[in-house]
Amino acid sequence: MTDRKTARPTMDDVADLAGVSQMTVSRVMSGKGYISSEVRDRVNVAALEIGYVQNRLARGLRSEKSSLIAVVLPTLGNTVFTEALSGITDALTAQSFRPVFGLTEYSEDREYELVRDLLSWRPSGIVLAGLEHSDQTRKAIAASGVRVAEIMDIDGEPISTAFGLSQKAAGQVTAQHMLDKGHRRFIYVGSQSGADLRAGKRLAGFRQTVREAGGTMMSELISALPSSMIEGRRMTAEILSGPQRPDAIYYSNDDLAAGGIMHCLAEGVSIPDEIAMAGFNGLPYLDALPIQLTTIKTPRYDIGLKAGQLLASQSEIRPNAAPQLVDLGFELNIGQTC
Amino acid sequence: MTDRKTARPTMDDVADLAGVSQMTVSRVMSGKGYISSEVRDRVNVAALEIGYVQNRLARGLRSEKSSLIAVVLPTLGNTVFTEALSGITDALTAQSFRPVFGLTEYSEDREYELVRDLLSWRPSGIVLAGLEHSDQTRKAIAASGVRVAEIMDIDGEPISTAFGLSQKAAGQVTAQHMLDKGHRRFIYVGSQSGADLRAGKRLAGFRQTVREAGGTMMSELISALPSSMIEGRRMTAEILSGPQRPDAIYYSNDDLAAGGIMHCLAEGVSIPDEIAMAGFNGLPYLDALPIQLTTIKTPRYDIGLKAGQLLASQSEIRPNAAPQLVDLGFELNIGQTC
DNA sequence: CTGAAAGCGCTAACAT
DNA sequence: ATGTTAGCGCTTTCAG
Repeated sequence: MTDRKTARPTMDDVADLAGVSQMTVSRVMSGKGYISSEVRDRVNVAALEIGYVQNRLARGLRSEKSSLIAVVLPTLGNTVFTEALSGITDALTAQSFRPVFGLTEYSEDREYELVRDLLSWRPSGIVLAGLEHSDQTRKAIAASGVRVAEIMDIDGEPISTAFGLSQKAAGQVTAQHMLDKGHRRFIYVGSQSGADLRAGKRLAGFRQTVREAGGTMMSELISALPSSMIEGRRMTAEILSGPQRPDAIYYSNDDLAAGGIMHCLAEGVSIPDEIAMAGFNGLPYLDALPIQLTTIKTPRYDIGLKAGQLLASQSEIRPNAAPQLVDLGFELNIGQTC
Repeated sequence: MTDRKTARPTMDDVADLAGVSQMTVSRVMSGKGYISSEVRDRVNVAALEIGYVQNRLARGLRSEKSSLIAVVLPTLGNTVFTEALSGITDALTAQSFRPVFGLTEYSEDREYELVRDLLSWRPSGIVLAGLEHSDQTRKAIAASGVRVAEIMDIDGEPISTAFGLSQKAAGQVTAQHMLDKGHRRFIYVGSQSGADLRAGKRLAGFRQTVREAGGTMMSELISALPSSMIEGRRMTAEILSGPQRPDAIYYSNDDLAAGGIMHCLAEGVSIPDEIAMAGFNGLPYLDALPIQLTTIKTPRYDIGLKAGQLLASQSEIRPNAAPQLVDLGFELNIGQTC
């Protein structure tokens, strides 16, 4: 039996030791079906004794479903996604599902490749970021029959269930607040060459509200680099040294905005008198800054948690319920920057 | 064949359509063995036409090895681990391996449970954080025969191969630099109730160097909370309002130290005259702060990348090479805080 | 409550 | 260069 080092114990080995059939071991391990407690104990003892570890590949193959959940995110370089992933992981772990994942770097093509590849693990669910996916991706997912949860955004048509917030509304609320504070001339600062579609929706909402109120979008600066504090600082410096200063800067997220605050702190630029600012996300570290950023607080962890809970729930493929948008909302956190 | 919606196409279906045997399809898909390019094309066309997706559960079961790599990390709440995970993911993706992961929240017991559970996926490798693991964990790993890469730390005995840096040396180098700058009275600020063992090793190195030079560790404050900028700010405020100010504060990481900088910026405390500081990690955002933090720059992404590359490498279980510590080094980044 | 038989989809090991 | 056979370890299905 213990041939070489390869021979990992199987249910047959446990069964032999416990003096029962292999099927009984299977029932004990999976907790399904009725087993006398006497037999159950004997099996558990035997399993422990020989160090039995179940083989989920075999289980998944036979039962045509694995307890793996595929998770496809743009990047781990943005706290937003790591927090969402924490929520997903916590929800899954509670049901002994495990996340298998991949990163798209905001590319739809990479997303498709990853989805295809991850589907080969026959996951019982898949988490995608956002609502925009290529037709190929949609087709592959539909053909596989996996359950899907889309996260972060609810402005659009979900494949099945989406958990998030209205990015457009967030942009509108931010703009309205800035307008209420008397600001009229704005510059937008973004990153990632605009590949972040959620940021684009926020900008659209912001722009619309500003224009409707008779304000001006002086310009929209979008860096090619990923968003970061240092890039925000650099772009802010550029704007403030330009010929025409805006009243306020709308940053596509908190990291960029925090960079703006840092620039002003370093150069002695007064906020919000000389320049007002707003960000997006409500990251925890903002509370530690000397100046409180006005931003939109988003329920990232909760979004991940809810998505994970849905996919890990025992319920069968829900009786093809209609696509659903779950709005987890957001909150305007008014700080000192506008 | 297309019975109901359940019937996902198999290699047999592709084989029928392409007019070859199922084994030939297998060879085309896995790229192993010689296949005439004419047949290869026919198979690929057929696969595409019926939307074939390979079943890696079956492949893994049969070949007794899955192209999954288990990754067990303490938390995603610390940039250090998300960057390492990015490196791991990038390395794995390049070889079409996928990470399956779990979070321990710095608990050895949870680590054991996760390792046991992840082993049931028959991963071909496993990544663990640090060198300290319970005996149970070590036994389970040894019994499974899985390849192991430990990351971040190299002060201790690795199970197999560890990629990281000497945490103790990092503490010593930091202490030496601060001593050279004339500081003598220190307070240490840590978090997580000391559950982060790497931080403990840095502190040990720091403390030793300080004492040998005749300096004083006035106290060691360790918060129960996870490390964060806000907690660093709070603790710094507490220290500076105390009866006896130290010359300098040694923070267990950059987030805490950045909080210290924020406090001083907000309260007008002069750095390093009134209080000197040093951190650890060299996180990217530090460059954006108005005051440059003196810290130790660590190769987190690279550590993850190297670990991923080792585990995803095609090489067979290396001829039981002796355990190995791979020192990826660190760099003292001298800023303006000491 | 427990067992026996069958087979999930693939690849290893031989054939040819 | 391609085909045949067997079986990985488990769960489904059907008996009892």
